[in-house]
Amino acid sequence: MDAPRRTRIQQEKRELILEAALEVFSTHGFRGSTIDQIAEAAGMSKPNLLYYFRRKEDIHEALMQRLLDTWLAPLRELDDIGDPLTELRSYIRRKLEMARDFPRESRLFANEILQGAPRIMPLLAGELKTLVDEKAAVIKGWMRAGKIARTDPWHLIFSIWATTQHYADFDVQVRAVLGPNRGGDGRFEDAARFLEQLFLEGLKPKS
Amino acid sequence: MDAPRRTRIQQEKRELILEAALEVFSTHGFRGSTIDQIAEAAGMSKPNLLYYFRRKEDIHEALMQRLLDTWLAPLRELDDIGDPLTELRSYIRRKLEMARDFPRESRLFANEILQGAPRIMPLLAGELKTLVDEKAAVIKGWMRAGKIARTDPWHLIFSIWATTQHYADFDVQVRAVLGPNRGGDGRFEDAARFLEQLFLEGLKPKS
DNA sequence: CAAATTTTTGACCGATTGGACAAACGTTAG
DNA sequence: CTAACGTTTGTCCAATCGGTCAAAAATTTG
Repeated sequence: MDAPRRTRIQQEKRELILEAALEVFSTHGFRGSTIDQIAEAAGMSKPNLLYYFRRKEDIHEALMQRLLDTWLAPLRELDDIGDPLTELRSYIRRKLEMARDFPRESRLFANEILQGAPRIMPLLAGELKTLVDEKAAVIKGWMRAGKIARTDPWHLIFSIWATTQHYADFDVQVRAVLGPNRGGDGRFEDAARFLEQLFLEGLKPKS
Repeated sequence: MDAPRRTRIQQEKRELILEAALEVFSTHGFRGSTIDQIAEAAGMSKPNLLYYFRRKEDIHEALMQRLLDTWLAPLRELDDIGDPLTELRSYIRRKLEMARDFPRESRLFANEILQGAPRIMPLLAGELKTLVDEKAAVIKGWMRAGKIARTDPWHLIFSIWATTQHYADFDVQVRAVLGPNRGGDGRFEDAARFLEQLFLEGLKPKS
C-alpha cells in the first residue's frame, strides 16, 4: 500500500525528531510537552519539525507504534520449549534489562497507561490481550504438568511487568531510597538477584 | 507558627477543591490539568478557586502533602511484634486495599515520580528513605532469626510497592487484558490470592 | 549550467493558559 | 441600619500553545 517513499534526509530527520520526542514525552507526558521543546532537543526550528510531522499527535503516534513492538518482544519469546523455570527466569531477566536499557520507553508507556491509555486502548484489548492469553495458556500447561506451582498465570505476568518496570518508572524513588551507596549502577544486579529468588522460590512446584 | 486560622467556609471549599483537583490531576498530570478544569469539577468559577489557592502549584502541593502521610501509613504499621510472615501478609493486603480504594492517590503519586519527582525529591531522600531503612532493618532481623528467607529487604519492599500499586496505576491495562469476565470487581481478590502465594512461598525460610 | 524539487525559516495567527483586579455580593456584629 | 469583613464573579492581560504560510535557502535532477 502507501509506501512512505522517503528521502535520505527525511529518514534521518524523522529519526532525530523521534529520538528527541522520546526524551521529552517520557519525562513530561504528552500534554506536558511542547513542540518547541522537542524541536529544540532535535536541534531544529518548530516549523521545520512540523514539516516532517504535521501534528504533535503524529509524533506521539509514531513513537507508540514502534514502542509496542520492541516492548512486547520479551513476552513473545516466552516459549514452550525448554525448562519452565529457566524460561521464566530469562523472561524476567530480559524484562529487567529492558527497564535498565530503555527506561524512557518504559516511562512513555507508563505515562500513556496512567492517563487511561486514550491512544492505545484498542491495542491493549486486542493485540496485547491475545498475546497474554496465549502465553497464559502456555504457563497453565506447565502448571498442569506439575512443572511449576499452580497460580493465576495472568497475575503472574502482571507481577513480572510491575516489578521489572518499577526500576525504570520509579527510578528516582529507587535511587533516593537506596541512597548513594547502593543506588548506583549495581542496583539492577541486586534487583535481578532478588526477583529471581522471589519468583523462582515462589513458583517451585509443591513436592 | 503561622496557624491557618480558617473560617468554616474556607475549610469546606478548600476540601472541595482538593477533591476535585485529585480527580483532575490524577488523570491528566500536573501540566495536563487546567485551573478551569479543576474549578468546573469543584463547581465554582476560576477566580473563586484562586481565592482559596493563589497558584495552581499550591493546590498540587497541598494534595501531595496530605497524600504522603496516608500513603506511607501501611508501611509505618509494619511491626516487629507478631509473626513475620503474617506481618508481611497484612502489609501486602493493606497496600492492595489502598490501590483498590484510593487509585487516584496512587496515580497522582506515580505521575509525580514518573516526571522525576521535582516537587517531592527532598521528601523521598529524607523522610521516606529513613522510614524504609528502619523497616528494612526490622526485616533483616527476621532473616537473621531464620523466620523468613534471606533476601534484600529494600528490593522486597520495592516489589511489594510495585505489584500492589500496579493494580491502581495500570488499571486500564489490567482490565483490558483480563477482559470483561475476569476484569470485573473480583480482580482484586484474585490479585490478593496470587500475591499472597507469591510472596509467602517465595519468602518461606529454607528448612 | 539551470530548472525542479525539497528543506528551512521568520513572521504570524487564533485559542488556551495561569493569573490579576476591582467591583459586586453576602454575611455578620454592633 | 450600617460598617466591616468574607466571598464571588466578569473582565481583562501577558505568555504560551499548536499550527499556518509564503518566501528564502539548499539540494537534487536533467
